Amino acid sequence: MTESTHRTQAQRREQTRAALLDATIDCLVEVGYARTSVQEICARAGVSKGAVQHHFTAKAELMAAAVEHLTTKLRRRLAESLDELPRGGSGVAAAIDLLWAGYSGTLSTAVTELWVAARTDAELRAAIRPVDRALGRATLEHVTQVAGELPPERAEMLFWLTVHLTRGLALDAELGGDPTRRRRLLDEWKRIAVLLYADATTAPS
Amino acid sequence: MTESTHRTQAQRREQTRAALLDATIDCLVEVGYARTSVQEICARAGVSKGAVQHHFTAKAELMAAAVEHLTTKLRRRLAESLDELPRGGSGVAAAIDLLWAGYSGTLSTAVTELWVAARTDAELRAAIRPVDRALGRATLEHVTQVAGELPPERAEMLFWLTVHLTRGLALDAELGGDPTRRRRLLDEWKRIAVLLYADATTAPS
DNA sequence: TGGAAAACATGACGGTCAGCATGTAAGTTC
DNA sequence: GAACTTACATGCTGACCGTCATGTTTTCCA
Repeated sequence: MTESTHRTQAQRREQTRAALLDATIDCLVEVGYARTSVQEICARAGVSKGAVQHHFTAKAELMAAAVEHLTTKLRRRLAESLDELPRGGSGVAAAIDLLWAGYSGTLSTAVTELWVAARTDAELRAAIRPVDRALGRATLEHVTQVAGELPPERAEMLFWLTVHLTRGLALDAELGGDPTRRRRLLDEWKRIAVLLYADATTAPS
Repeated sequence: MTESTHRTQAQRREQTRAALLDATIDCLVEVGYARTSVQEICARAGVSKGAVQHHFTAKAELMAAAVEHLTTKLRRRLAESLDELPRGGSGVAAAIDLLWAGYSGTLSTAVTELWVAARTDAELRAAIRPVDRALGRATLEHVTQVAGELPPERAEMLFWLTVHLTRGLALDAELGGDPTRRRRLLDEWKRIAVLLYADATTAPS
């Protein structure tokens, strides 16, 4: 018999908290925000409603915590990948692929659910905005390091254009748009970006 | 006293139907899909729950009808604006502005709500997909007419890139992102598009 | 002009939700 | 090891939801 049943309070707290947040994200991805109920989350996390009551005073607070949990994961994943990228033109294309991978996965799906919900929920919006801005800024920082020679201003433009394009494409993917077309569009955008990159580095205005 | 109280059956039917659909869209925009209830819609439309029951057998059917109502409006608006556009490079920039206007307004907000909801609602998704595809194709048709000299394939690329970028920007707007930055990004994209347009028309591969 | 039919209103029903009160078990502190 | 605190479970409650059965008004038509 191991004494594996013994956990310190902090461990217990952290474990069920993480279980709840992960379950929340799963719910958002699988059934959507509108049908994500506390009961459903509890069932998936394997805890009772009393537990979530103990950790989060209201449902909105749980959602807010889920957002942070989510963006933390996304940030870490993007940061790791971006840091081992080659510099220069080929790096630009690779960076775009990475941004697409980051913004088209399940994590981003959950974020989109929360975003849209936050539009009409002031409390949720207040919770989301800062972490989202932090995610954007942190990612931008890594990206500008990759595109070293490019003027920061132009690198930022390229970055944000890519992010917004990617999010639009992710939305299309969620609705079941044509994957081949998305692939072609992304390739085309990479071509354009590399072209612009070359222009900006060889003939700076 | 006018006899304005007299309405033919068809008129009555059409009026309350339109009132319900408009109220549905208002609800989607103002309170979001998750909190859009039949009661709320009825209250805004000034009818009873029995009325919606009479016109639509289930809530999903009402939503589906709202989608069609919505895209019909969007299509008409975009088609009208696009037809009176100048041809050539300046037309490209103007077309991008129009697409942005179309996809950033309240109509598009409602569509986004439904889209995201449809991701986890097969019935709703089945209702949305065809009308959305029709909207895309119809708009594309108008756009390709504007960019006459451009090879259709490249015009299509530019169109879809613009649409997806615009939708990403619209999402950012919904979350309260910086409007100035969006403006700058859109201007930058217009510059790029005009540049690409010029390249493609002067030196076709 | 009166009856049929369509359009709409009213009220009720089963179900689910979030939040809370209250109870119990596990860990901590002395 | 006993008092105490934290972590979690259970059961309830009032509110709201979508749907339906049934009643009322308006239009139509012969």
